[in-house]
Amino acid sequence: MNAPLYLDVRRQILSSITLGKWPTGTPLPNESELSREFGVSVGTLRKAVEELVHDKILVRQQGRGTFVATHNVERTLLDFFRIRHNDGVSRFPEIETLSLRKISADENIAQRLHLVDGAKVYRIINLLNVNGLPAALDQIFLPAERFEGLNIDLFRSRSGTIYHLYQNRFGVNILKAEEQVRACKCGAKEARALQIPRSTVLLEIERISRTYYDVPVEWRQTRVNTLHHYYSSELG
Amino acid sequence: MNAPLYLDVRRQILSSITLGKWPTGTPLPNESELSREFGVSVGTLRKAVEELVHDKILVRQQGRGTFVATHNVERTLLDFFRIRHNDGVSRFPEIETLSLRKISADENIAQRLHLVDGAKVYRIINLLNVNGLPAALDQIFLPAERFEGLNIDLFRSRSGTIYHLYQNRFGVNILKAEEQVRACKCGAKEARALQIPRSTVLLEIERISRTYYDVPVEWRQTRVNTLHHYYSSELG
DNA sequence: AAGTGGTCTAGACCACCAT
DNA sequence: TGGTGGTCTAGACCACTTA
Repeated sequence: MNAPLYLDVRRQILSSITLGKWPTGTPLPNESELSREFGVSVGTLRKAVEELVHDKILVRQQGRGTFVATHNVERTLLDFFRIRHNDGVSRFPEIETLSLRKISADENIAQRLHLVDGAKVYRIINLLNVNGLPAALDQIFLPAERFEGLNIDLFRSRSGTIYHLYQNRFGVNILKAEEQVRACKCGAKEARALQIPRSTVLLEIERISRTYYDVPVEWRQTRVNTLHHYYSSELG
Repeated sequence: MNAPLYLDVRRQILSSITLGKWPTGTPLPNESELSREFGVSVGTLRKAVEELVHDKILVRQQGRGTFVATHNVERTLLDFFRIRHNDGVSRFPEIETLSLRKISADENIAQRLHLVDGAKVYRIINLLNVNGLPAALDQIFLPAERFEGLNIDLFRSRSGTIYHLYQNRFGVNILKAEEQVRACKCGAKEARALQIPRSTVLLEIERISRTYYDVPVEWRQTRVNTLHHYYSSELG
């Protein structure tokens, strides 16, 4: 017995989730039932669930049950939105979608999204306003095969966050992402959209977002005016 | 019984550590002994220790024991160094200390370090080379009261990382930090030190580092040339 | 009141490390 | 070989939510 039992249980639960046995937001069977199902003690089942909770794949609520995690405003603001106003307060941006088109991926995008060269991708351009001021310009690339049928109206009329839309309409659950941050100069497009002079210095953020098993499903490039905002990061 | 027992045990262990009962790097008594000491079961003791391990305050090693965590190159590189070469590889920077002086804190620094206005602070300026190329210029501010006796030779002749020096010579254990990242223009000093034209666009990183109980003990400002490097961040 | 997750216990056994 | 942390079990009881 080399591999711990709870890791095997964890793997089985994760597999059931990705296979759609329990859609996002639905409760799992209770702990004693699950432990019976897997033939392990409740303690071992709990250890497996604890790991999945830590990975934000499950959410436990005392007295209610254990649920497959869903994206919502709080989660996005807390985990996936790193731009803060200089006053330190984190506010949700107002997202204005400027365009949405289906195009062929260039080499760069195809590589990042693990697609074949020339595969179709959706390209969405958004303007982000924070406190009513244009703060960032945002380009999102999504593999067309996973997001078939996406259109600008769907994007604009979504009820929750962008990641909530991915989850609800396309079954794509974003679990984590990596970002690369660099300084860059302001192009003509950014100057116009963000209403700033060309001489302004911007922050460029490139993000790769991943779903289960670390599969990349979104690539973003965001350019931020850091005069009134900053990019926040926690270490340790 | 409102507060869980294991949180109380955790608090007591943390308190013992901060009071110096077990210096950094030394092993704690074994689990059954500790559980007897606190009058709880081994399971409860383990839950308390698990939390402290998660917070990187303790380190467990199967078969050896449980130790108060120490700073080393791996930890610094993994948790406290976010600058990567464009090839994605994380390399440890070569740190060249340009100056170290004791000065009076201005309002800004005093506020960030929770000091009274005009308190003495050490100001250290470093040039960071990655792959033999100047990549960043770094200003560190430390409260003099905690780092009494610091001098440039001590700083230059340290055997490990900067945080290792804090820990070993001054008993200051850095546990976490927050960073604010902005884009900025290149000043004359940066241009000279980093051997770049004034027109280069830089990344400015401000860091507040904290020890036990979230007390701030270091403030840094780093300016990075992001032509060959980027700032990396993980979300989720 | 019934059902859920959360805490705590006591003990058996395993895997790893030092000597 | 003896000591350490790691896994796993079975069960009692607590705290919270819902109806």
